[in-house]
Amino acid sequence: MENVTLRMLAEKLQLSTATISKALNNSHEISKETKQRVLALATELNYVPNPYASSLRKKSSSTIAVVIPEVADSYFAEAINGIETIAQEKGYHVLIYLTHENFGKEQAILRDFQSGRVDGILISVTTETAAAKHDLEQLAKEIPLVFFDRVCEEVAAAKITTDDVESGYKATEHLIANGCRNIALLSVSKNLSISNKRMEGFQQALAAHQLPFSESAVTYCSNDAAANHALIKNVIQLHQYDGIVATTEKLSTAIYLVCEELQLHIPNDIKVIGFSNLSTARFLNPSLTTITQPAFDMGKAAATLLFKALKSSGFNLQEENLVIPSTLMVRNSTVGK
Amino acid sequence: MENVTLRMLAEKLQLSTATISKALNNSHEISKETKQRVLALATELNYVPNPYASSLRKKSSSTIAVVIPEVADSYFAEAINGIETIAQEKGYHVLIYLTHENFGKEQAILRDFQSGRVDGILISVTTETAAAKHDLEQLAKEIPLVFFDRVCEEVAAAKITTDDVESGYKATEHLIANGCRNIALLSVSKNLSISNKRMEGFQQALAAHQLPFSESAVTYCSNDAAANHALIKNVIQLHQYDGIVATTEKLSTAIYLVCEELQLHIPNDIKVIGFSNLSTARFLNPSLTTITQPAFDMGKAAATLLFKALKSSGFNLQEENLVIPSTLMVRNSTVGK
DNA sequence: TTTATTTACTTAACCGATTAAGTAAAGTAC
DNA sequence: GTACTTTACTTAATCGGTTAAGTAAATAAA
Repeated sequence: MENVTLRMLAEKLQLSTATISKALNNSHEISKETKQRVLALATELNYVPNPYASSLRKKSSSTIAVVIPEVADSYFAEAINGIETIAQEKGYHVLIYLTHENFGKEQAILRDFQSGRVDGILISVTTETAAAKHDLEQLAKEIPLVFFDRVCEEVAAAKITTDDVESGYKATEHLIANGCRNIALLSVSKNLSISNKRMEGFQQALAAHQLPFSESAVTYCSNDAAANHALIKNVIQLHQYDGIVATTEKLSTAIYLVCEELQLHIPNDIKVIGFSNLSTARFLNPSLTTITQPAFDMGKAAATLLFKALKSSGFNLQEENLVIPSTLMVRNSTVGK
Repeated sequence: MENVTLRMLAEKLQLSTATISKALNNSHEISKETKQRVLALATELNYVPNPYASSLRKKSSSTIAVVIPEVADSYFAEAINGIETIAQEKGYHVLIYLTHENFGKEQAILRDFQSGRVDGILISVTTETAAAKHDLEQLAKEIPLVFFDRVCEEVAAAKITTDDVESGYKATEHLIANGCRNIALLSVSKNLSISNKRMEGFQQALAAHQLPFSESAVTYCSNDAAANHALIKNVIQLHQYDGIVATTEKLSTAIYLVCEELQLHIPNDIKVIGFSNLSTARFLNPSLTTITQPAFDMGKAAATLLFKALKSSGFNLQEENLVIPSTLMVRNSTVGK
């Protein structure tokens, strides 16, 4: 069976394709009766318009792109949920692209967007993206773009973040309040504003409580689990930390593993707090105190903002900057002695 | 700045658009010198072809669709990773659609695929999809389609699954081997082959060990966490189960919660094994014995199979049926007394 | 009654690529 | 030297919608 096209409907009804198109788009130029006849035949023949024909002509695709480092992290899984929920509501399609923390891949993906493949972009950048500031700046001028979570500070575009400085502060202060005096921070990248902000909060909290800050307290981890494991093990063995702030989900559990190996008891020997969206945090052994980001809501907010820009052309996306606070969930990995 | 098109390149080089198109597609009809000139100008002007124009003409989009219930489950998160990795390798784009376990949404999404929006489909069906057998059958005839994980048994299409019967058997037998005699099964849907198979394995294992099977041992949970919680609590209170098999990830942690509330000790009072891909299973309290599905590999396999079909038209996808075994990971939630 | 406006269409151009078919010039065969 | 290929292009049709511009008939306004 051939694909049903406008032309076929037009021929069967002895009308022009223009009439059919307008009828299906509920144009006021078409009479009620004709609309009904067209609609009836369309449903009967199960007509589904070719999206590429209309995208080509209309120069818009009802498609948005979500560019993220990976979905392994539960943060991004939830964010996708939020994004897709809104997109489906608005009748948009969602293309997903994983950069695998690879800057080159990200570049290639973004370059493709010059083609008009998508009407808008939601992006959480790579750890190495600093270098692409200019490209992103340019892209944001051409296509509505919203950063979420991992933003590029320097680029003028909409941003949805959580209160990273405050969260870093809260996490650190919480450890201090629970008796820690020698606290380490596990970070991921010097190029990531999100990392730097969390570290900023970390430093501020130390300062506020007259605790010294030394560069050696900060460990930069990578995307390589094995390497991170070795790194963390080394750091913990070398210094006598009594508290650790893990700025990503995966690093939190990496710490658990290392402590198990080193026979360090959490929280007695060392207290652990992690930035994490794990729904299982409360079931861990010991249950993990977390800074939980509003992943789903951030995804929803990012998508909502993007669609606002897509629907109303006058909307200035650049100015938007929404901060949704994270929550400190106190559990057993930081309390007790 | 206007978008760069073939026509613009053609005018600048005093050539026809046909020549430009062929040059960029490395056609043998075009001389080396011309190709170089074209390529040089294309890169200079940062030409990116309009995908919709070429999709329209070629009747193929280099795009595949992934249709899944949700990404919240870590199984699907990993599967997406696997799929996207392969897709990117092959130069394909990935559209993602969440059905939110809603059959109507799934129907609408699948209907849209009649339009030629995607060249191929990877799908893990809703719990209610049984009704759509016919539609799926039809769709599979028109567009290469691969089921993964949650397949529709009756539909003739490629399927990537894990060994669900065996896994159900293994899980149950493991509980029996550890002393359980009164075992419950938490399932999700009577319509889902994956559920039924796991239950089949459950029954087989009971029978093999001369344990009685009663319908009341099986509880069908829904997608509603609160309802599930009440249901599970009720079931556990009512019967004196000494072991539970949770056929999904979320149900596993739901059990932990219920046991906490009922002050039941895992594994002493009740042993728990769950179908789960949680990377944190080993850190739970107690660490969770799991049947771990090869999510990433299943995603990769599904995508690989799909692309095989897309590249070589002679390939008969219907016949393909790949089973990748799951692994039993014994941990503390099932051992000890 | 004549003119203006509205209604309900049609015609044809267009979006930007791909490709079948055609062609002029150069190269090769005999 | 004529016929046949090959090379390197061009022309024009095409994919399937959308939309600006045009038109004939019906209706409203004067």
